[in-house]
Amino acid sequence: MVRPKKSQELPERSLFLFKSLVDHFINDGQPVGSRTLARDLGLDISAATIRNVMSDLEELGLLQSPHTSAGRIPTARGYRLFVDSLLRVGDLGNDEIHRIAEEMEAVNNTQNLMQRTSSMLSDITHLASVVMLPRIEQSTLNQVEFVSLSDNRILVIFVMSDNEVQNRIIHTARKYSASELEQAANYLNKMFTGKDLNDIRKNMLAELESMKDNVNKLMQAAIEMAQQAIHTNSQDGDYVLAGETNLMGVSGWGDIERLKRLFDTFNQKRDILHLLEQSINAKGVQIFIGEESGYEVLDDCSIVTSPYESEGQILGVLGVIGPTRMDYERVIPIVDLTAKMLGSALNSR
Amino acid sequence: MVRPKKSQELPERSLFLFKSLVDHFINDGQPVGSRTLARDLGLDISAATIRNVMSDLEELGLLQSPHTSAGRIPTARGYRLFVDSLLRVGDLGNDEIHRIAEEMEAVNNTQNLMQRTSSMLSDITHLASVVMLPRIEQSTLNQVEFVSLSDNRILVIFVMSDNEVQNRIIHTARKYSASELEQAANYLNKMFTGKDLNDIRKNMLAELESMKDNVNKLMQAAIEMAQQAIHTNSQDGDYVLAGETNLMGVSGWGDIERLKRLFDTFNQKRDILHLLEQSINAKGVQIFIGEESGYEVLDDCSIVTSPYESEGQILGVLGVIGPTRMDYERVIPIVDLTAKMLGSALNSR
DNA sequence: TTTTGCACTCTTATCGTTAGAGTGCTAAAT
DNA sequence: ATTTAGCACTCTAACGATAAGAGTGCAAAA
Repeated sequence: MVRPKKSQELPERSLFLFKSLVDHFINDGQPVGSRTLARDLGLDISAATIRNVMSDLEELGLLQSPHTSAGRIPTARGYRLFVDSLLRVGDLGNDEIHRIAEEMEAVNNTQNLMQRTSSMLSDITHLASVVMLPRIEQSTLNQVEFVSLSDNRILVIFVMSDNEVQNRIIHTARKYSASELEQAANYLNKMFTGKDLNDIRKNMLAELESMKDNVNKLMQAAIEMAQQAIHTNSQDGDYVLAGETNLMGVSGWGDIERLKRLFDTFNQKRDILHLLEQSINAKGVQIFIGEESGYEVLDDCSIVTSPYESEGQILGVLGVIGPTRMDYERVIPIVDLTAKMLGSALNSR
Repeated sequence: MVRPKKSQELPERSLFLFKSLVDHFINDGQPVGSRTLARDLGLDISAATIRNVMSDLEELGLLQSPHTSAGRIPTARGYRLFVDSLLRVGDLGNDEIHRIAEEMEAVNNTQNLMQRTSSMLSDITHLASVVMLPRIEQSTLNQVEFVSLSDNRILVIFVMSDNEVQNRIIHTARKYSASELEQAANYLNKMFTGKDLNDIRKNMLAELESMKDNVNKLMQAAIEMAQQAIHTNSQDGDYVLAGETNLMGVSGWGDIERLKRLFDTFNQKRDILHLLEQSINAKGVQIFIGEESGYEVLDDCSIVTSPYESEGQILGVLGVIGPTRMDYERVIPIVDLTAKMLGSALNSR
């Protein structure tokens, strides 16, 4: 047996066997032993030889066996090697491409589009899927409008560059006339159109400061209004989830208590969100395998993510969550493509 | 043994024993046998006597035993009797009342309020909870506004009587001037303010018909716009769900496949919605026990619902879903109260 | 270096066996 | 006429033993 001292250089054959084993395990979820592998491979290689190789691989931390007389299964490190160097991600079939494209057409508002994307993603991968809502900070303000309602209430409307509409009713101390409101709106439009919400938030404070004493009360009120409206509308850091139930009844996952904890994690959103945010600056598809995520509940899970962008701006991240033993070869290109198509769907609206 | 021929008149003692048994079973989920009951009751009654009574109750279809040598558990009919005639629903503790009230305060928009209500309901009952969104048909139109955007796009805004704001961007064939839009808005306001969306929908068609040839093109466009806006905005027939995970790990519910089907039912919403709609005209709390719901997935579940109303108008339904073996005595008043408080929270906004 | 042969380990399924819980029935007691 | 005690009977859950099957690791042969 060749046992390289330190370097990761593994003999060709070992790698091949390793890949075969992982493939096999991904297919039927059973630990795979030397005999099975020898038989299924149809090569002129005996079970004993495979045993030797496996033994080496185990020593390297790529394989492990649940117990003495079971076959072996990949460790997280094993999957990592598999994903990084052994996988040849194919192209998608035309069917799937079309399906994705079709599903995204004819959806009017953003929230809906995200929902649909997520459902579709979980449907075709048979995994759970998450789609982060686009960070609205990234979209810019197109137009502000004030609509006067009864009883000193004013409806503040922000139309954003991506056609999202944010609105909020605020109560004011006194009644404002239509022309006053128009003036205020004009002012704000001149001031802030084309800026993103972060800028606006910052600038507004400064603006408020500078006009403290000398200028028009109305403008001040207008800015306060707008700020109030922005403040309570930041839907940032949220995601839609779909297909959780696909994770139920995953074999080897019998423990209900564990599953409950996983679902609770989904609902609390915090941890998942944190994980998604980590991949927001990745070039493309990113993968967290098992313990790599750093969250104990996700120890048996892998997460495959990809950021999506529109007009060069990264808007968010989407991905799927499933058992470490998932069909990476199929899932990776699907996530990749979906992200791209979501980006362009956002473009053309 | 007194065995009444046809009437449901059961001897006092049998009823008492029955109630005790149900109480006992609700507490620890184990089938309860004659010996246990005799012991725990501390009455001067022998196990054998209890056996006789139980035997009668079983014949009446109120009890059943999972197998020969287990104790007995209530049937759906048994629970029904229990709930209808045996239960003394107490008042809530002040703690819980306060908790509910507190949670509902300081929530600005309706969607949020529903979400919070649902979470809270599931938290304090430890069950899954659903809150139907208020039927917007019930709320009336307060004001219509058109805001002109760039590129022949117009933002249509409906402000409803409950301060909900509906909006939608529509594309028009030609550009309309600000004054044209104002005219159109005025017209619609005069026409439809104070009507609910159903009325509006109906009247609009008639209106459209009658002005076919003679009148102003703009009005026609305006109505079309408004109609389009209404049409795609009917969020009717939706609900928020919370605490599903509370149903995981309910004892005696081991089967994951079943659980998956239940969760899928939640996500599809259709069946649950149908069920909720059935109780929308009930006076108060309504209960579906086991098979009574008519849905096979819900065979082991009970649903406790109550409609909520504001200003005399029934707006929707909320409720909890849990195992048939739930603590009705506690859950019923909670659901009842929550519905009432949601109603008044909607009032004061 | 690879293969064969073999002893060994561990899991899983199956089968009896047993203890415990609970019932139903009959006969005695109230 | 009810209620109770006694008892035989049934069924489940738990335990242990056994056997089959899968897989390993090692030593010696190829």
